[in-house]
This record gives sequence, structure tokens and C-alpha cells, in this order.
Amino acid sequence: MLEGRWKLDIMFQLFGGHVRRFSDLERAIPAVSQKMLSQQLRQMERDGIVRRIVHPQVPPRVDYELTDWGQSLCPALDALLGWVAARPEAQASETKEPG
Amino acid sequence: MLEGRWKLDIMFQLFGGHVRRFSDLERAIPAVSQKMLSQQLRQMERDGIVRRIVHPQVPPRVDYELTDWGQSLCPALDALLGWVAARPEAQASETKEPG
DNA sequence: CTGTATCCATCATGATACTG
DNA sequence: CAGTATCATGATGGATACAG
Repeated sequence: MLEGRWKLDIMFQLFGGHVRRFSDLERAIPAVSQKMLSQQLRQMERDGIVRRIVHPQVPPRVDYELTDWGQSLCPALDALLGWVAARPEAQASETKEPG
Repeated sequence: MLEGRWKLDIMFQLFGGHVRRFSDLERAIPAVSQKMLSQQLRQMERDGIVRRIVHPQVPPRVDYELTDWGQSLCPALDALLGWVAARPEAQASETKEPG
């Protein structure tokens, strides 16, 4: 229950202390729907991974950023990415190069 | 497409160079169905994470073990586990203690 | 024992419309 | 802009039966 295909995309947008508005994330992750973006952000907020900052103004503005704990996922994620990059098949065809 | 709730459970059974039979894994992961166990093992084999060893005998016997690449996931997974264990809420209530 | 095939229930997600 | 509500759909996984 409660999956999350988009959480990783969201985190990548937020890593490095970046602050992004809802519409920023929408544009940066074109394949995600408003519903999913909103839902995953709420879950991540509940899980203490992202912080939601509402600016009381009109039109409304909401910023999202990683919490310290969320930021601290970076090394583990890098380790994972390194593992993926080190897979045996990577020797032969990691990128599709012309020719 | 092609999710995997059980791959982690399978890997934990196989880490440390352990060799397990299909029925071993079934018993070790009670909540998994034959269908899922078989399917996830096939995917992991295709992905180069596990090696499938068929013993030509009757009754049939099939062993599974991690490939070197599969084993090499261990450090990254530990990093992830460490991150989970380090979450802020862990301070207050990591386990449900009576009273 | 070690699977595969089939049917079925559930859930995650997308599309769309609507709101403040 | 930043969402929420609702409906429709396909993926995902469980149960069961069957097979070598």
C-alpha cells in the first residue's frame, strides 16, 4: 500500500538544498500528474523527508525542500547509483553511442 | 511495470554467500506466494543479481545464490538501513514496548 | 519438489473537473 | 498557483489448479 514511483525524482530535484515550488516540480518532472505529485509530497512530508513551506500570499506559493534527514539520504543513494553503474553489463553498452 | 516487493527479502536470505533452495526461500519468506517467488527470482536472474542452479535429479532441486554483483549490493543496502535507523522519530519510539 | 497458467480482487495511477 | 475529488483503468499480486 502507498507506493511511490516519483519520490526519487522529487528527491533528485531537492538534493543540494534546492528549494522548489510545486509548479517547479511539475515542470521538472513532466510525466507526473498533479495528483501524484501532491500525494507523494504529502507522504514524504509525513515521513519527515521533505518540509512544506506555505507563503501566505495570493496567488498561493508553496516551497518544498528536503529536511536534514532527507538530505542525509544522499550518500546511501549515491552508493546505490554506484552499484547500478558497476553492473557487469555496463562494460558492454552503458550508453547508446552512434557507431 | 515489473515491481518487486520481495526482492529485498530474497536478497537478505542470500547475503553472505548463502545457497538456498526454492522451498527454503518459501519457508523463510512465509508471506510470499509461489508465483511471486518464482517471478522475482526470474527477474533477479535476468538482471544478473542471482544465479539459478538446477540439479538434474528427481525430485527436482534448484539452488539460488547471489552473483558477485548481487553480493556487492550489501554495502549500499547497509547504508540505506543505517539511514532508516537514523531517522529522527527513532529517538522516541523505535520499538513498541509494553508500558 | 519446482514450477507455470488462469482467474480474480485490490491498489496505484492517470485524466478530468472543480476550488480557494 | 496549488491543490482536492471523482471516476476509469491497468498493473500487481493472491489463490487455486495443473504439470514435469
